[in-house]
Amino acid sequence: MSHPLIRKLEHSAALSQAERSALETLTLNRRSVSARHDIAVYDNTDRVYLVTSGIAGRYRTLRQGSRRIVSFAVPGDLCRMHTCGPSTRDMRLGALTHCSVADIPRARLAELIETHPGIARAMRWLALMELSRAREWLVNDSRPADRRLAHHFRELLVCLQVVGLADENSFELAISQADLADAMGISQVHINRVLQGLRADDLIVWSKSALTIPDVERLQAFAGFDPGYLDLRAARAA
Amino acid sequence: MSHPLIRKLEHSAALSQAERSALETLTLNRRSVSARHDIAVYDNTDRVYLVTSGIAGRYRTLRQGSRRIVSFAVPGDLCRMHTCGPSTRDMRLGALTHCSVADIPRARLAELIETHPGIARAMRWLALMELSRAREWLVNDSRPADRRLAHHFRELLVCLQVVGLADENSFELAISQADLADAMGISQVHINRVLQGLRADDLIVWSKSALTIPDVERLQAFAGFDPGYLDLRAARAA
DNA sequence: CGGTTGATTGAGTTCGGTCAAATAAAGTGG
DNA sequence: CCACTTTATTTGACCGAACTCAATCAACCG
Repeated sequence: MSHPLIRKLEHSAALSQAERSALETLTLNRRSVSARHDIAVYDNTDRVYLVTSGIAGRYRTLRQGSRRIVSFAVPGDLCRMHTCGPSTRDMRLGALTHCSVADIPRARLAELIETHPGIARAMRWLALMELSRAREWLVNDSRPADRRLAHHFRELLVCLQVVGLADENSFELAISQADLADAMGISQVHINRVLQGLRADDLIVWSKSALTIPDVERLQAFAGFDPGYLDLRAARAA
Repeated sequence: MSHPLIRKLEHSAALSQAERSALETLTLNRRSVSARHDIAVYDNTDRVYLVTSGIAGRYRTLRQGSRRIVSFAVPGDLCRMHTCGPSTRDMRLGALTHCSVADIPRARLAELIETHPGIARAMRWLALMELSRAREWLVNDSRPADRRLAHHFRELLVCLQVVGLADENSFELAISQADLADAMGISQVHINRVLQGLRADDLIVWSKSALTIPDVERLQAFAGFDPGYLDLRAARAA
């Protein structure tokens, strides 16, 4: 499988050979993080993180102890691009499954952006795409829980297809129901019931860490999902 | 008052004189949009929009007819930076109060980004800051309604202070309760009750289109608001 | 001064939350 | 390979925040 970040960036526009190999050098030093451990906490702002395998989650812990996951990070996703002031407790980044991560010095990335116009353009596109995605999650939050969950699954399908980690209608999803609940902003008890609902309607099959969507069209209609906001060729083709 | 976009961008890093004046030329052709009218709909992707006065909202309409506002656009905010595929019904942009807007050809902006490194850097920062903000809204969505509303008010205070449209503890807020409800993702009836609660606790005073926060510290604590995510000097100073 | 829009209140309902317990599954050490 | 612990999923009963429907009241406006 080719490099997931490059694969993803090339969905916006082609990169030169020099740009591709420059990006590849970023990810030489990999690190392994086991499930339920943080990849990054807030005090270290001089690096960004690239997930190269597994699924991670950007999250914040609320006062009462509950956790809200605001986005998933799948292979090819850069995290903590935004350097918030050092004083702040920023969002955290935690591994939901066992992950492999590359630590990238922020200065090194900045350098690539300065010297390679194609990378600069791709990073601009990436940030705006993530923004689009975050806003879609916001819209999603005002849908009923079953449609919301369906929407999340449908989005994950596209995002994993982009980096070659999903086939037509299924992908590996080794996270717990609790993680899913925190990403949807509902309780663990309730997500279980919602899952049962989707299973009963044959909208999804989820067993042995593999999620299958028997009829993608039907799930998509149910979820009110419009792939357009992702601005990916894979999505447009679909 | 100096140009709001420049004012905002300079919160990340200084711009050269050439860059400032290049940005100024972008906003020569203003347009007036009255409250409750769309500034942009989805089919026109060759321009971006700069709000120069008033408050607008980025929103999407759900199937059942309800509307979800995913962010406010205040003076100095650029909108529709992301060109989604032409096929998609993207987010819409509507004026909540009477607005003045500058239409900026996307190509013109791209040109500035190519030629002025400082503008390129500032735009990168801007996109990441908006992303940070969108994710903060997401976190906010899992708080109880009263805290959520308090958080929105606190955020608006900072964002308006940045462009010189708010003083220490108050600003003009001429939107309707219905708009606020759609931004918070709750019903019109409920926002009314929540507002009454905040008023009863002297956390806010909202009359004659002016919103005042008698005790900013107290509201902030109540909301669980941490200004750090905005990465603005104004916020850091506070 | 009627007419339209926005704010407020009341009553009843529902979706999703909490608490608590019961299974089921997955490790772990002997 | 089996007892034992831990973690994840599932179920039941009850509760509460927020929604809907519907009506009233207040403002604004030509």
